[in-house]
This record gives sequence, structure tokens and C-alpha cells, in this order.
Amino acid sequence: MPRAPVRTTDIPPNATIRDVAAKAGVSVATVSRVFNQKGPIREATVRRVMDVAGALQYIPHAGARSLSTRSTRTIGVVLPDLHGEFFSEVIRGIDLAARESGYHLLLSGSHSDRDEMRAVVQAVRGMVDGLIVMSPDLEPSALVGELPAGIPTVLLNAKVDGRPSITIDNAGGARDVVRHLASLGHKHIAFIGGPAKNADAEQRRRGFRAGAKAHGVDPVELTGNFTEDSGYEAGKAIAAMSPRPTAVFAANDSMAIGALSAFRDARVRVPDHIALVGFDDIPIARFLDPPLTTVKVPIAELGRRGLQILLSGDTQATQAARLETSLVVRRSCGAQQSGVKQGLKQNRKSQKKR
Amino acid sequence: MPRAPVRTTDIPPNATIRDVAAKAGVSVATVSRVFNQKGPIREATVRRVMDVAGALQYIPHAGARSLSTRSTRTIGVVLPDLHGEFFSEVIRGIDLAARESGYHLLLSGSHSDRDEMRAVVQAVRGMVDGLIVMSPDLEPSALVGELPAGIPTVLLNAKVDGRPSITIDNAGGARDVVRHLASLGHKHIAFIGGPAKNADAEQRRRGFRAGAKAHGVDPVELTGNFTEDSGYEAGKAIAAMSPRPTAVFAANDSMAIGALSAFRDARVRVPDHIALVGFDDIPIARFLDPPLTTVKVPIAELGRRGLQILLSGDTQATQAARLETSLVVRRSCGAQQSGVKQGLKQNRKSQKKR
DNA sequence: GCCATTCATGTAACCGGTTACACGCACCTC
DNA sequence: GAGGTGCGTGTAACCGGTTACATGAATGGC
Repeated sequence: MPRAPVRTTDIPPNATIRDVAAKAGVSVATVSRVFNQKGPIREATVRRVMDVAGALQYIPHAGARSLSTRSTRTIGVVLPDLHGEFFSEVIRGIDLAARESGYHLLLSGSHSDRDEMRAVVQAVRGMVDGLIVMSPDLEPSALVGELPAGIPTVLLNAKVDGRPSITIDNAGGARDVVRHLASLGHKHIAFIGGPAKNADAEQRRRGFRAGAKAHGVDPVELTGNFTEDSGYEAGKAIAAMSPRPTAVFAANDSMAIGALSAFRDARVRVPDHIALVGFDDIPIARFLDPPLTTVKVPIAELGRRGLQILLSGDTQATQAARLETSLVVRRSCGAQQSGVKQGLKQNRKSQKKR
Repeated sequence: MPRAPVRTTDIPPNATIRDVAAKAGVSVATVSRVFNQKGPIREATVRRVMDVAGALQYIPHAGARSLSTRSTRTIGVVLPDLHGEFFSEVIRGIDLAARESGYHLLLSGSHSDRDEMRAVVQAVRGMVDGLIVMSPDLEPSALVGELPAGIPTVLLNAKVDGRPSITIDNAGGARDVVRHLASLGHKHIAFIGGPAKNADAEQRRRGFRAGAKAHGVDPVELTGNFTEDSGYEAGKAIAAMSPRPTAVFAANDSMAIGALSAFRDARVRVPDHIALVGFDDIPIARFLDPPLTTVKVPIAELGRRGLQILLSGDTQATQAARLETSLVVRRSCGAQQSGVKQGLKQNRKSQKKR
């Protein structure tokens, strides 16, 4: 559990605002005004204070400041996990939006159960102005009880009464995939689902089923846990099926990557022998061989919008954005044959430079 | 007005320790003692205080607490970028170690220049107990001036006098790659380097040159910027060379992935026509086609060790760990032919379950 | 019965900032 | 000369906790 705190004994104590005030021969109020550029101050005073502050290496104490202003300019981000490109992108989206607005991020990953989550959510009271919580493994109804009432909170991918949220059209995206595969003539499609209690996984599964029903396809469902390894196992199982499905829809790209790897090992060629589609459109998807057809989820946008809602100050439940998904057709589904693809091209173009 | 802008005013102010004290009929000191389990308190008092705290939904204010205890139990993490799997892994390593020790993470990415970096590093004074800084694009000498004296700091991948650091044996890893390729008979090797001012890129380049010299190989150097796109461009250029190098060493896995994609588009087969090796061993490397031979860098360990040093309290410069790298031979270098590989197998086994 | 101890708790000074309000002064207007 | 108006600055209360020290009651030894 908690270890010895960081030892600060060998470090000279930092100068405080009172040190600066004393040495500059002014009051603390004046120093504060100089640093915050508030109220009228004589030019000479400003210079004197700044000189002394520089000499003393004075750096304002953000903790103390936030205590009296009641604003920390920090947002807490609580994620279930920090694994892989998906979360990395979410964080990046939030971070980008945060620095634009001059906010910091207090990050916390790996919250498997509600006790752990409550602990961290309570521990940050007074250190954050708001919270962005993504907890796909927790029942929304269970989630709501754990969130402190006094902290504005935005939920990602989960709807809870009284809290703003921002969700992804998982079911719609999944239906699009099935429709696309059906239009290519596939009648026998395997679905590699995510963890049973995961909300996103559940919605994608529902979308798959609805699509299968609507287009008269014969569905087979396997279950993974969103990791490459579980996708590999599922892929191995599918490769061994007889008759073998002609198409595979993985509930996220990581599992699609694992399945791709399994098919390669089993000498099942994608897309010639079997079509493969993922979900998320994580950055590497387009660099796979073959480039992965998948459902584009505006992942970074998810984070960005979450922060925006939080900073808008409207923490009423009225805010419930839903982000649309779009099918990105590359080569793994077999819809395109030549080397230079529309989907590939278009996507590469739209990629950010850095 | 149909919709009045909702401010935080509609959120009831949180209860303070004084509210609890008053309602429980005790002093604030007692409430504080109850919550921190310090000093002897009568059992009945504990219960009464806890009951009142529960009724009032009291949550201690971490900001106020840290002001008086002078300990925030938070570590600041400053990274140049939050892009891709490398940084994602670094963060994960730090986060895992942090939660074990009961610490939080204040994260900040995207620090291109020193002004931006100084700003953020100063802004967090009083909100963090220590800092983990990774700034490969900044001259170590320039870096040192920006770091506040009063905050314990650990540097990742950069050595600066007076600060503990933890580095990676980049040059050694690069030499290993060249030796391996040379042992496979390659005499004409292309190197896709990273950004000119990046410290890691520079060391890998030096290692490549040293290795080339030692093993009598004919080197060609191209330059990328660590992104897949730049790797793609470099790969395209290499594919068009005549005579074409027989092996390519990319200074990181992202660029290797881009090059792989370019070779595929140019109908240059890996490893049959050209061998390919990367650097970092990011999680997806083993799932590429062909699985990527690369240099394993203990990325998460980098973060973990950084935090450990910080928490050890020994912020003297004496701490200067160097993490070793190791070559992971998969199929992209052509050293192995069959489907089930030692490198692949062994690596899959060592992968964490979640 | 008196003093020393121990236990349980209260009082108030901090931590390092912000800011409402007060104050002194120069200048202006009648 | 009295009163008004800004300007520049200082005083002190406050943000919400922690904690050194004080206090008072109960206990025990003599």
C-alpha cells in the first residue's frame, strides 16, 4: 500500500509570496496583484516585485491558489484501463482540448471494480474541478451511486440519469458492418464479441444481431475480451470451423488484429478465404496487411467533447451527445481488389501530420 | 429565457470538516483524527462522527489537506507527445506503479518547445510532489535550466547533471540489430532515422553507424520523424532504390510499420525481398505480417522505474539507471522460416493477461 | 487526600495563496 | 477650504484541512 512519501528534506524550501512581499517592501496583496495582473499597480512596483521574485526563484503555489479561488484548473480522468491505442487516443483527445483551455489532467487507469473507483473518485475531491469517467464495465445504475454529487461529471459511453454523457452509436455501426458484408454476398458471419458486462461490447453485439436478422445472415457468436490475444484464440477457433464462416466481424480492432494473426498462422487468407472487419479504426488499422476494414469511431473526439461539456458549465443531464460512426472500407473485407484503394487513400489523406 | 445557463450554483456546496464537527458536537481536530485514524478516540465518538459525515456526504478536501501536510501524493508526468503505443506504455507503467503506492498522476503531453515546457512545469508547483520528465527533443543542457529546483525530478531518456535519470541502451540495441543482419549476410542496409534533434533517435543512429563500421556493411541513411507516415515515405524511397538495400532498419516500430505498408504497396516482399527490423517492440509488433523483428525496450518498466526512483526519495544524481534492450527475432528479418516461431512463442507467453 | 499519568478532546496557529474593504494621498471642482 | 474622485497599496479574513499544545477528567500510587 502507500509507501514512504517523497522526501523533501534535502531540497531548500521554496520562497512564498510573503518572502517576496517582505523583500520587495510591499504587502502580499500587491505581490498577488502583480502576478495576476489585477488592479492598478505602479509600473515601478511591478518591476521591483518581479525582480525580487526572480531573485528568490518564486513560483506561485498552485495548490494554495486553488484553495482560495476554488478552482484547480484540473480535470480528473478515470478510465478502466490504459491499455492499447484506444485509450491512448481518448487521453490524447482530452489532453489536446485541456491544454487549449489551460487545464491539466489528473489521470487514473485500471479501475476494475466499484470500490476502487469510488476510492479514486473521492480521493480527488479538491484536486479537480470536474471528472470525466469512462467505466464500460460497470452497470450505469451502479455507477451513479459512486459519483460524488458535488463534482461535475461527464460520462463517456454510459448514460446515467442526471449526468451529461457522450456516447457512441455502437449498434448503428455494427449494423452497417453486417449490411456491408451482406451486400458482398456473405451469408455466414462470425462475430467476436467483447466482455459480457461491457456496455460497448453489448451494444455492438445487439447491432450485429439486428443486422443479421435484417439481412438474413446466419450468425455465429464467439466471445473475447477486447485483447489481441483473445482475438487470436477466437480466430483460431473460427479457422477450424466447418463449414467455416465466410466473414468475421470483431467487436474491436485489437481482436481483429489477433484474428488476422491467427488466420495467417492457419493459412487462411484474408480477404480471399475469409473477410474480416473490425471496430474503432485505431490508428494502425490502415497499416495492417491487408488494411483493416473497420468502423471509424471518433475516439479523440470523444475525449475532446467530454472536456468541452465539462468546461461549458452545463452539467445538467440535458447534454447527451451521441457520436456517429462510419464504415471505413479497406481491403480486409474483400470489397476492393486493386492495390491502391479509395478507402486507404482517402484515409491516409485525412490523417493528421504529426 | 427558455434555457437559463446553469452554473455550478445548483450544486450544493460540499460539507466541510467544520460542518461535520458542528453537527457531531465535536471539534474539527477530532473529526480530522477520526478520518486519519490518529491518536486515541473513543469508539462512540468515532461512530458519531462517521455517521454525521455519511449523512452530510462529507468527503475530505484533498487540496486543503495537501496544503497543510505539504504532500499531494501526486506525481507530474511531462511527455513530449501522447501519440501511439510507446507513450501509452510509458504512462501505463507509471500509472501501475503509482497506484500501488497510492499516488496520482498529473499528465501533460505535447511539449514541443521549452517555453511551453517551463510553463507547465511551473504551473504544477504545489500540485505535485515530484516530476517525471521525458523530453527527447530538448538539449539536456537546455532542459536543466527549465526545471524548478524545488521539485524532485526524474528524467527519462536524458542525462542531466544533478538529476537522477533513467535511460535506454539505444546504441547497444542498434548495434545488435546490425550485427544480426550482418550475420544473416546483409551487406547493404538502409537506416530510417528519427528526428534530427531527438536524443533517442541520435543514439540509435550512432549505434547503427558503429555497427555498420564494425561489420563492414554499406549504410544508407534516410530520415523520418517516428511516425508511420514518415516510415511509409522512407519505405517508398527505399523500394525505388537501385541497387536496393537488402535490409532496412527503422529507428522505431511505428516507422517500420509504415515501411512495411510501403513495401506491400510496391510489391516488395518482407522478408523474402527485403529484411525489416524495428525498434521498441510495441505491443502490436508481434501481430504484424510478418511479425516484426525488433529491439525490445522495457517501455512500461521505464515508467515504473522512473516513479520508483522518485518515491525512493533519493533525488540526488547518484541514481542513473540504464535499461538494457534485447533483440527479439521474429519473421520480418528473414532469420526464421516456419510458422511457429521461437520469438513469437516466447513473447506471447510473457505477455500480461490483461 | 494529593500529585502524576493517561486518555479524550478542544483551541488556535499554521499551510500559501486571494480579495473585500479600508486607507492615505493627489488632484479637481465649486 | 470642503468635499468628491481615482489611484495605489495595506490589513486581515478566508479557503479547508492538520497538528502542537493546552485542558479537563478519570485513574492510580503513595
